Amino acid sequence: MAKAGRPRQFDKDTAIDVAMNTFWEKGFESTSLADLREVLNLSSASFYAAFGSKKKLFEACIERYAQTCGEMTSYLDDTTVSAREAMQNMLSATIRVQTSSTSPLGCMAVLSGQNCLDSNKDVEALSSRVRQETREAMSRCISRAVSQGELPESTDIEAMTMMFDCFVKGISVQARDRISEQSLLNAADCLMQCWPLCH
Amino acid sequence: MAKAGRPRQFDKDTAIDVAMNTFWEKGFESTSLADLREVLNLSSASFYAAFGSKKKLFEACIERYAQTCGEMTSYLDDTTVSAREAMQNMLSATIRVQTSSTSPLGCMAVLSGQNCLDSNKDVEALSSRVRQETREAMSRCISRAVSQGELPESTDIEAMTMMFDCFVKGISVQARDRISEQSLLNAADCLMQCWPLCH
DNA sequence: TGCTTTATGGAATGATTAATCTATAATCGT
DNA sequence: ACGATTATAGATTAATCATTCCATAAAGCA
Repeated sequence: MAKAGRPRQFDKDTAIDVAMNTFWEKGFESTSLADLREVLNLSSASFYAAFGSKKKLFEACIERYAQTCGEMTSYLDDTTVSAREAMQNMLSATIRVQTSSTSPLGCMAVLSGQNCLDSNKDVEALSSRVRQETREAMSRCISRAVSQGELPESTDIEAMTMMFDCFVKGISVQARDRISEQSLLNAADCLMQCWPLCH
Repeated sequence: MAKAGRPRQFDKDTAIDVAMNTFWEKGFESTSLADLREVLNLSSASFYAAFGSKKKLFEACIERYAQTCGEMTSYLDDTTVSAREAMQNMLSATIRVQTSSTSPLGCMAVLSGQNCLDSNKDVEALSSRVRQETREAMSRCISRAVSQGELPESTDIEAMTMMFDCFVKGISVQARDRISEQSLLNAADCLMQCWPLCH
């Protein structure tokens, strides 16, 4: 269905990827429209015609992030392995992404929507919702461990979920402090020894 | 030694406290000079005469934070209790401060220096240094546990330190997501069950 | 009473912000 | 070829940013 009109001279989908990395690295507020126009190589008019506003582009970017680099629910919901292995896999995947030299340090959902202006509180809310989805997947993973007998019935599922989630959220801060991947993996191994004990 | 000249009509020390809370809540970049002038009730001239610049005031504020609300090394270095109790005390104190309704949510050292402009990377570095000091105190606490026989010689001190530190840094993000104090305390209890196991 | 010193209120600065406007260019279906 | 539609480049806008300037006010000291 080729619509009428002059065709767009850039690929909107790859532009979202590029913008995602910029928001990821600098955060929403510190990414200016000049920054975006530079990395996307777009005029103001083209930018607004394609994306509507900076906020709407961020919305597309955080969604892209949640479905690609930040997508951790697939590890947690993977029932082909034990719940413990699922949790371990999620932890190492998270650490790998957040310390990778090929993308910004830390988690976009944790970092980019922090410290927004009052007029951009909805950006914070968007990021918060992505964080919540991962948290819920962690809860499902631990619930499964209990229901499948991997963890005792007496397990405090909520407490254990929050323990793992706190750890995961902290990785972003450590990554920004340039803590190494190996150091974080060792910490995760240490944490996993908690697995059969929280009840 | 009353110096000459018109006396300042506000108390610089309490002004730093007020500004600290503003930076803590909004972050460095999203706190404008108009914001600061409003909460401090100061003219531009008075502001710059007293503090030099926004960045220099932040420097004073983060230092104030590190010595008051964010001061956790005293718990970790408290040798009148066991290392385990010291760690527990630090965790509960951290959670109490970061979820308190009388101050901004989360940790100023974790949140306020995130996502700065390129021209303000030194602000990020200031915050990072405060985080590092707490991390070093955690390391001392766990080292003491090993040297005093509370933890086995085989303990991986670095890994265990990083595990606790990741958890602590994550509390800030959870607090901003309005996770309750009790929920975080339960998670900390769960984490403490790792104490004798990381080796 | 001056003279020096510091603080103050408020206007002004130039840079940067997100967003819009205008004119032109490139494609479609007819 | 022509009108409708959409994209483009670049100038423009109004608001906000951190900071500075200027005239005045309030203190100590001589």
